[in-house]
Amino acid sequence: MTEPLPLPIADLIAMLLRAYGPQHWWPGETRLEIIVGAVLTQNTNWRNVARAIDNLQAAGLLDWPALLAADDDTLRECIRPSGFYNVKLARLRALLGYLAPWGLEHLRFAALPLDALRAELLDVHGIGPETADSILLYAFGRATLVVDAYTRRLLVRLGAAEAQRASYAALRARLMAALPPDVALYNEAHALIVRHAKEHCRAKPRCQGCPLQMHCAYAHGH
DNA sequence: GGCCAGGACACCA
DNA sequence: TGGTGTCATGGC
Repeated sequence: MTEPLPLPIADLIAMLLRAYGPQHWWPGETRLEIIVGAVLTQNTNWRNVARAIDNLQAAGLLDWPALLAADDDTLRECIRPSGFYNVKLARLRALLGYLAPWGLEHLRFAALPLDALRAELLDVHGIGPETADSILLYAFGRATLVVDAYTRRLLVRLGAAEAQRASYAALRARLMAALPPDVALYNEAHALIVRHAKEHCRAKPRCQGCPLQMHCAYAHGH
């Protein structure tokens, strides 16, 4: 992914920060909720994920021992609104199984080198790069960047058409090379991209009031 | 009523 | 490596 952008990525993030302000974005109230949400949101509208999270909360399952002890039928019914509930149940089980020997608060998750911990997560069935990076950044506070559909869409809008097909690894490497490895910055950067893309880079974009309009290839195309 | 939404994996060439 | 089918719900 070397296609030039109309402005450096660091400047892009700075522009979004000026336009929207700090997001203090955290896709969940607790570490466990963030981890569960990261799996449930795979290719799924967050609104549906929120319904599933609410169900888990109401069932008392956003609790580490309770979640580990929950039976399949109960879990399946709770996460049903998030779709793909059979595969997500299996993926959630696999992830919990990986975390269970240590527990969520173990120092290991802060001490292990990022690449080593990331590799472990990627070895868990159903945990791909985006889910792994979401968990690392938002649940464990590790300095890794999340690349998602919003990120790709924004880069395409800015003229980097190949971002649509570029590999996850290539996009992540490019973004991380452009931004210093700071957890708070990476957290804000992805939050701002999501905020911006949701408001302006949908399938039918809303270009009115878009803070990046002057740099947007799509805006100039219509 | 069709399209879309914050992926990952199996399978194939 | 890269393309395709599969998994499923709910809002617009």
